[in-house]
Amino acid sequence: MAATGSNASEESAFYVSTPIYYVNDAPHLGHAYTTVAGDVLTRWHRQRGEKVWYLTGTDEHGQKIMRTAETNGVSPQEWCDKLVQDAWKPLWEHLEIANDDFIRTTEPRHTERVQEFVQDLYDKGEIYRGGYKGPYCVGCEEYKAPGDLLDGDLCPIHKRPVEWLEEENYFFRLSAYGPRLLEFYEQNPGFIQPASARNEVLQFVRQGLQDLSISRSTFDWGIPIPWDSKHVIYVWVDALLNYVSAVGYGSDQAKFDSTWPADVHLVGKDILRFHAVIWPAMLMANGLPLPGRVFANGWLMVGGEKMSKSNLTGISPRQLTEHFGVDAYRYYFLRAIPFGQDGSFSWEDFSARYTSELANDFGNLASRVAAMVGKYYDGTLPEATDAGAAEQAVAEGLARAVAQADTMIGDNLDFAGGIGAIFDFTRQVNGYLSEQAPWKVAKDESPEGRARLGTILYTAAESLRAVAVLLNPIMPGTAEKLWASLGAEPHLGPLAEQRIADAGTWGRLPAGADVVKGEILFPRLEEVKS
RNA sequence: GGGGCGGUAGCUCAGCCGGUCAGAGCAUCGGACUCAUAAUCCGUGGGUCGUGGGUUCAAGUCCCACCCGCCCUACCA
Repeated sequence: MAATGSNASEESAFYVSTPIYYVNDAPHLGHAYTTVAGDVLTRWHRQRGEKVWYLTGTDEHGQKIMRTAETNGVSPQEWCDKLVQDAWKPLWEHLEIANDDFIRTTEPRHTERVQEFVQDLYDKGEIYRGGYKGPYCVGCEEYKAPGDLLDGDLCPIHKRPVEWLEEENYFFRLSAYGPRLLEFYEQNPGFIQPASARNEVLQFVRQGLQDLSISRSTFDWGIPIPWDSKHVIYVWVDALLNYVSAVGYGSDQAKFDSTWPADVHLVGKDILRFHAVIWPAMLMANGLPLPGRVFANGWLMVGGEKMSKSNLTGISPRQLTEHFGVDAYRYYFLRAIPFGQDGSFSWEDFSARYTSELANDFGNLASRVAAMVGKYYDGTLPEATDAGAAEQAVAEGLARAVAQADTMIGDNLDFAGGIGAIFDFTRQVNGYLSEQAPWKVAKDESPEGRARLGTILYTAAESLRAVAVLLNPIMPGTAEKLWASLGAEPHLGPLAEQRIADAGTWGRLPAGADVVKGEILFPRLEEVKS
């Protein structure tokens, strides 16, 4: 984790959150998928020159964690501490996640704010004491909706009779917010994305909402209800509040004002409802601004089965990065799967894209350009003194790629489309080189020949300069290598300071730059293992 | 039970309001080239557009039924 955020200021930050992950177990591909997406999004906005805040963290309360800890013979806190330190934070560092903060729901800075928030709602009459009575399935450990039961009051999952239980709880008046939520969705059509997710939520809310039980008294691993410590706060109410507690709510008003509301909440589609219904209602109830949008990404499917809590048998992130490298890992899932949809992942597909797109199209392009500048100009970038229509076409292709990538990635969260636009451009440059055949022009030692050769190689190198900037949010390690290979830093400054808005401006890399053929960006993969 | 989504070339998928929509990328095969990571560039896709009906001058593109897969249907993160 690199603390890249600046201090709070008047400027409002582009604030992105991941879900806070439940630390019942080690992080898997699904967690990493969402976190990498958020990292690319926030790096992109930083590269635009915006102030950014990227938050991730862990959700550490709840019955399931309590039991897992018991099973392992440690306290819940010890269990969480160990996982966070040994598994979660190290993975994010490994994946080059540049989050600005990492919040844990067991930290006092969170628990105190949660208690205050809930107390506020209680004082306002948004929370009341009530009883809950309903059919409870012991196997599921949860109440079922009466309509879910099979004939004979059987649990639809366990096919066993349910028990009717009654429990005293505190309830949040969620039912009162249905109309206001619908009005909000109507006025903010982009609030829930993608559209399929929005439709599901709309239909759900239109059915009418029931009040939400926000306390539990059957276990104690949670934040106590301030006015009735026999109850702990329902984990989702606890968890959702991390998005405000982490940015100064109730503790640092200036920071809060310059950060909240969040611009994007990234969520898995399984937890969409909590973020698109309960969370906005909670904020409304306490008079706080609502987030800009909630974007639900899909499931990663491995061999047709979803990667999820119940199926952790899949491939671990580290297995993939060991074979393909961290940058290729960051690239692959965003490139191969339209963000927001479910997507199938396979080792074979990863290998195919690595070889075709990363190694052959892109890595090899960088390699051949650097090699030719070295071979024909001793590594000193020549001037482009004879640019014509072919060069113009390349410059235009770049401008188009920059514009498309910026809109798609930065605004639409269409990572696959934006990355595609960048790589289409690299293909264009490969084609340009084939047409111009600088290795043939090099045999022409006339002044005209030399002018053409220099122009061609400059055009290719300048194209790569822009590609390095565009790929920096996605593959920072690789982009840095390319930046170094082009000798750009002495003239243009650090890669991270290059602006997206300037990336498409032609001619930024000056002649005279020291181009060196660095290490291979994407070495050919070892024999396939499975 | 109710609601929604998907089933298009070997693979992953584009195809909005019906009429060059039968496509792209990868893979395959053929050719060119040699600067480069045996890379690149060009050419090459006769696939019942899930099945069966229907509407229409004309249907992946609309309607109906059916088959297959997936998702949602409130308090498990």
